[in-house]
Amino acid sequence: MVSSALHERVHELLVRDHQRYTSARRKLVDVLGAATHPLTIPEISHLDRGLAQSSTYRNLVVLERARAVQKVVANDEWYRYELAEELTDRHHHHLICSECGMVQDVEVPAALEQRLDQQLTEVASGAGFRLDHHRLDLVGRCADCA
Amino acid sequence: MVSSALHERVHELLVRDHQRYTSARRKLVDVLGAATHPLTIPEISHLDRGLAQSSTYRNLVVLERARAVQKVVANDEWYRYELAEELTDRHHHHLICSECGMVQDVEVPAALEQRLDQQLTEVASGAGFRLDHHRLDLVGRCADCA
DNA sequence: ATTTATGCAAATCGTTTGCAAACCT
DNA sequence: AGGTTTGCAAACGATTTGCATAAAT
Repeated sequence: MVSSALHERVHELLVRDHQRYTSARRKLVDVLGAATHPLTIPEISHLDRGLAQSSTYRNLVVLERARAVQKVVANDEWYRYELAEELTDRHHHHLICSECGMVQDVEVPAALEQRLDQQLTEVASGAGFRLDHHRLDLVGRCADCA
Repeated sequence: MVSSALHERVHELLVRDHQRYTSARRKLVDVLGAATHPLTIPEISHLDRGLAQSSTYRNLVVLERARAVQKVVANDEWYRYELAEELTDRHHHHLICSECGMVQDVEVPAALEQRLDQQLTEVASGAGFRLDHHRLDLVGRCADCA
């Protein structure tokens, strides 16, 4: 399900950050790598009952600091987590249902991305910012809620 | 500081929602209307000491349901609130400093907005979504933190 | 062997809620 | 009067943390 190349890559990132790649962290990466949308902690716990919540919280912090995982904010009461784009090589954004809170990965045309990157960098530097990345969420009603 | 036309407009929205425009809600609109970036509850309390936190939380829910206020998620531990764009007529996005959490309103070129609206609507419907609006955040380092 | 991670239970803290008094209309 | 809002204090719940044990190197 999750390639060993991915585990290699995460391992590298953790080592670079003087962190260990323990079995709990590996399982966390397995769960996140199999998902098609960012997961909440309850979802993670449900998908792998062996993961203690407190350790999951702690490990997500570690993985985030090592840039293996990204925290995502949608609309509901939980944060969500996904593998970093550098690991998946799939630049994407999120479609969020404002009714049921459902979150789905989505990609937008490459030409649009390119133009966004370029123009937003300009806008940011005009305000004295060094742009790191952009977050683009599409908010609406999913097929079930419309 | 805050035009009475704005209060008129908010009043309308509340009446339409069978809600009263009380003095606490009016003061809340005053504070939000004077801000140049979305405010956290602590910021609001600090800007108007007369506002009890619990009532502020409750009133923000009321104002949000009436579409007078929008909840904004940045990076830090508090939600942020701003007047709805329909009231300010100033479509904008947010520049977020990933270091200090500072949030600043920013506008992007109209041509880009237009292209975004059009293409994102297409992308969304391709996924069975009815797009309501998009959220675009620029994440980077502010002048002080860079 | 020594350092780091784990899991449980307890603490934290932003947010929500119950309730009696104040407010509106 | 009749219903709504307010402010205080208590409750809630997602996240964090202390600590003794287990795992990793």
